[in-house]
Order: sequence, then structure tokens, then C-alpha cells
Amino acid sequence: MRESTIEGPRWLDPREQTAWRAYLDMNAKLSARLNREMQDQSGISIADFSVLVQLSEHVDARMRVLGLARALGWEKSRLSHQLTRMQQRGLIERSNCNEDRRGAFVVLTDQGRATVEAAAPRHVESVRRYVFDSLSAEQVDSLGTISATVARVLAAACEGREDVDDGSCD
Amino acid sequence: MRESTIEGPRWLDPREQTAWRAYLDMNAKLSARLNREMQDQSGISIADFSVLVQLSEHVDARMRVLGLARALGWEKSRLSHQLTRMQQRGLIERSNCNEDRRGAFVVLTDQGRATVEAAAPRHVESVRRYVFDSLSAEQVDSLGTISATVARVLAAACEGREDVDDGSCD
DNA sequence: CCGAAACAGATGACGTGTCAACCATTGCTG
DNA sequence: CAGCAATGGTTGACACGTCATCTGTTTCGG
Repeated sequence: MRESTIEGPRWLDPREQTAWRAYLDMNAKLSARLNREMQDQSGISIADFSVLVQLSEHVDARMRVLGLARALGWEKSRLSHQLTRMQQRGLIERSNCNEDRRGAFVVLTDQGRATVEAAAPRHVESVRRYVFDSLSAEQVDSLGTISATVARVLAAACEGREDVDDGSCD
Repeated sequence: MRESTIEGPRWLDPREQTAWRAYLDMNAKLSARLNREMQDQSGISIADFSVLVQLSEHVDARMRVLGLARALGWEKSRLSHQLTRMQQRGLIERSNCNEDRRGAFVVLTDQGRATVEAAAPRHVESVRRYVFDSLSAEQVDSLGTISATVARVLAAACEGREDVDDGSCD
């Protein structure tokens, strides 16, 4: 995102400009690349993978929809659509909940488990290759600190609007 | 994206884990937030904004489609779809090119210019508020360096496959 | 000059993300 | 316990991204 030559109040200074552009650029390239490799190597998207990982970490590979949404930091509607697609591809199943009949469980299928177990090590390799292999230990820590700082600011920006049900304010 | 407890070769160490998760978290929150604010305040998406900024920076607010795609680092198909939607909303127009009759120009409309000029300062404010206001000068530089490093690795990873026409390998 | 390859760009299909509206069930309050 | 708000979850409409494919144009080797 070039910021144009239009003048506004409190424009970004040159170092900020540089950093911001580099960040946007890296981000676009990195997410595109990781998604493509996941698709090519394992036949699933990063979104699929995230859901499968959450489920596989749970006893019985069984979670309530809302718990899953919160764990992922996703909006419930987004998750619902995602689950529909994953169910069609045989990665998960839905089963209804007797304690609260509004609710539903999401269950990992055998195929889902096999898929995520095959995908995980390859994905780690990709992340390592594209990100961590070229960063120093200090840079890794720095990235973590910066990310956590910005994430905290964003979380704080959501205080005051408690009517949200999506994951943008956790 | 939790990386699960599945064992793979060369797993991420704890600091890398922490950094990676923080990065993913920040990223999800930040892009969601910036998109939402752009939409609420100016009625356009970040994608619209990026296109409008590129055009507004050019003499005559007039660019060839492929030049625009390269400037944005986008796949030409993605841009074509985007332009169709933007044309329907009156932000840009297409005009055909006499020098090369395969080609097409993209032209910024008056409405498009007004929109981007109103959106830009607000967007900068958002970026400043959520990102740069809470980072030290060293952190800003660090973010820039890290991003540039990773972006370079990703660009290098595309050498060797010259058959690409998208922006993932510029 | 002819024909094939390369190029500019558009299109259709499909997966993904967001918003708003919509059930059904639950639980609280009168 | 009647009624109504809150909760859990789904659905539909639409914007966005990617891939494969298509059309029309240019270019270049023979």
C-alpha cells in the first residue's frame, strides 16, 4: 500500500513508511506462499489446517462450535461456513449436543486426523525456511515483542464495544 | 495457528513459537481492523484503496492494467476482478488503448479521486494509532529490517520458476 | 507473408470472509 | 409459569482471491 502524495495530518516519517511498506509486502508474500504450499503439499488451506490443529489438540478430538471459534479467534459465522465446507470434504463431522440442544459438537474424522498429521511437519518446515532460518535470535524476540505490543493495542481498542461476538476483540 | 503437539522434524523452539503465534495474532487483528475502519469511514476496502492510491500517484491518473498489477504486486486476474467491481461502483473507468489494441487503460474518475483523498488521511491515522504510536524508533527499524529480510527470502524462493505471472515473485 | 507462440486482458468456477438476519433453545424475571 | 431476552448456531447475500481457460492482438521465425 503506497500512501500516496496526498497530504494529511501527521504523515508517516520516512522510516515508518519504509517499515510499513516492507511489512505489507512481506505479509502478502508470506501468506500467499504458505497457503499455496499447504494446498500443494497437503491439499488443504491454512484455514482448514488451523481448525484441524485445534481439534487434534483436544481430548476425543471433539469441541463445541463456540469454543472452537474462541480458540481460533474467529467469528462464529466464519467458522460455521468453514465447517460446512470441511464436512463436505470429510475432514470433520458435526454431532448434536444433548446437554444443550442448541449446541453442536465438531468431531475430527480419521481422514481429518491423517490429513493434519501429514500437513503439520511440512508446514513447520515452510515457516522455518521462509521466516526463522534467516532471522537472528534477537530478531525473533523482537518480532515477538513488536507483534505482541501491536496485538495488545488492538485488543484494547475493542474495549468499550462489548457487543462483539467475533474474535477481533479477545 | 497453533502448531499442535504432533512431532515433526526440526520443531519450532519456544521463542519461535511465541513469536510466530504473536505475529499471526497481530496480523489477523490488524488487517481486520484496518479493513473495517476503511469500510466504515470511507466506504471502500483496503483493496480498493490500494488501487486508487496507485492511480492517484500517476500523471493523468491513467495506467495500463499490467503496470498497475506489477505496481501492486497482484495477479492480473485478481486485478481484473477488482477493477470490474470498482468500475461498477464508479471509482474507475476502463478505456481502450490505441497503441496496443490488446491493452486497456484504467482511469481514475472524479469520484474515485475524491474518495481516495478523503480516505488517505484517515487511514494514516489508523496505522499510526494501531502500529507506530506504540513502537520505539528502534522497533520501527527492526520491523522494517525483519520484514525486508523475510520478503527477500520469499522473492528468492521464486527464482527458478519463471512461468509465474502473478505478483508473488517480483 | 503466413502461421505459431507469446502477450494483454477478461471470465467462470469455486473457496474464503463479513454482515445481517434468522431459527431454536435456554434461562431469567415478573 | 408465562413471556421475553440472551445464547448457540446456521443461512444468504455479497465482496474478495486463485486457478484454469478463453479471446483477441502482436510478434517473430521460416
